[in-house]
Amino acid sequence: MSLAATETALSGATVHGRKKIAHPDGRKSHEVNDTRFDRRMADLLTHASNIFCEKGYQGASMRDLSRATGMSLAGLYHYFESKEELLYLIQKHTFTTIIETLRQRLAGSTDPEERIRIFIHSHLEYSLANKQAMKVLVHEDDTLKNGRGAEVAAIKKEYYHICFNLLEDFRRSHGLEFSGRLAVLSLFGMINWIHTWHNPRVDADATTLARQMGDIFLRGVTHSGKARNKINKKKP
Amino acid sequence: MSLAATETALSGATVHGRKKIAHPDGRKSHEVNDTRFDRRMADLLTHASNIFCEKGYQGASMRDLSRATGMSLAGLYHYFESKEELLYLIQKHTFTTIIETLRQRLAGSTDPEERIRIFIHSHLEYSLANKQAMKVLVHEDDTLKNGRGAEVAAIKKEYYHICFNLLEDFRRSHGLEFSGRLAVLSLFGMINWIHTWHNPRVDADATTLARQMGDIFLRGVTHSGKARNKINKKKP
DNA sequence: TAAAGGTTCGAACGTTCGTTCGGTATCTTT
DNA sequence: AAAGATACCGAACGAACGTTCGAACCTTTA
Repeated sequence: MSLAATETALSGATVHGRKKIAHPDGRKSHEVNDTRFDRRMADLLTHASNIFCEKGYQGASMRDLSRATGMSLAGLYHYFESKEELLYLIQKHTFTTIIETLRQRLAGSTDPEERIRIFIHSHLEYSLANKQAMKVLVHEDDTLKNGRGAEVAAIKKEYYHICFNLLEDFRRSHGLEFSGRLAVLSLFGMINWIHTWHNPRVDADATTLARQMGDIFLRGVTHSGKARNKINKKKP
Repeated sequence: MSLAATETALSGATVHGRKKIAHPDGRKSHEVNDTRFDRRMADLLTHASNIFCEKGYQGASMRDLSRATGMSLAGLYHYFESKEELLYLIQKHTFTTIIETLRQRLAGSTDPEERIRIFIHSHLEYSLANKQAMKVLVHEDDTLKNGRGAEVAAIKKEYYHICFNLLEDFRRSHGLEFSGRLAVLSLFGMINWIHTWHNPRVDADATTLARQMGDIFLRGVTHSGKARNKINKKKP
């Protein structure tokens, strides 16, 4: 139900030529490999997220990660082939988890407005529960280059299109006129900006914020446009 | 009138112990010093903005700036005492210019809604005309530490409060109920996110975007809140 | 228990970094 | 033309960087 911090769930990717494979022997295996390697990997990725979040990708050093995890500098390279792959694994896992969870939740509703509210809530809940990973995703948006950069960009595009389609459904079902692209990007701005200001001691939780931002955004796109004196169409 | 790129206007700060001073001799002097030093300084800051924008502050090197400007590595330090001061000067100048221009434009109107639209338009126009400097301001938001960091943070806070007050005026004059803090930060998200997506070949210009975003945001805060069936109060 | 393979390490490699220093051109003022 | 200030540079410093290598340790398998 809740998108709590997935502290130990950062694992399972193809790393260093190593494949994600069901245990070849007869041992029990859950959906996700849970070998010593995988657990240590998840721990390293969590620490790396925190460090990248705090000092930025370029400002963080492998020595920082070595110090934080207690593992030697050389030992780290048993798990990643480079610092760049470290960032790639964090971004890919974060984005994939966000999309996967969103898809599950969207399956529970067919009402266009409610589905947009589900999107906002899901995004904010994940953002607040995984602040560091989320900041790394947003802040290092165009840090990765070439293959790995293209792969993460493709996932990002998929996320964009999910949101775009939600808005188009809403727009059609309410007979509205607004630019889908501008609406998506405005909404993304609102919900992705949160990591620059949210303070859990003074600001509301994800559910409250999602309702408030949903109100602002949905009312905004509903009544926006040239005409200033439109009536509300719903439940006349 | 227009906030065109201030390519040569990055100058005039206190640098390296050097003071901004009216010419001590009898020569003509404009508002801004225009010595050889100042002109070269402005050129260096412009190049530095572009480099910081492209590679990030940590990823950019003084050698990059040396290469881009044609000045030797050592020569650069005649203008800045450190790389950090370079970032400081860029951020301070950018923020100061934004606020100064905004203040001038706000003086031209007393209508609360129009003033918010002026704010949005002024911000977007500057953002699109000075993409690189703006990205450096947003992206390296918490890069500076200690004194210089606090100084830029204070300017940022001032900008926040200007917007906050605009929204409170609007809220009062229309008898609305919404959280000023959340509204400001949502609006900031919308307008600051633009540097991640705006493409001048496919997206509208600042004036159009300001109108569209203004519509979304203002309608949003006007009709948001628990009550869903409010009438429009303006011009009944 | 011994071999095998997965895991970790100290030490170093070559490179790049921000910054400094002593000195030389260039300009301005006398 | 001398003198002083300003502008600039080649060369180098020490520190930090990402990464590699061979050897050691530990766990699992035979």
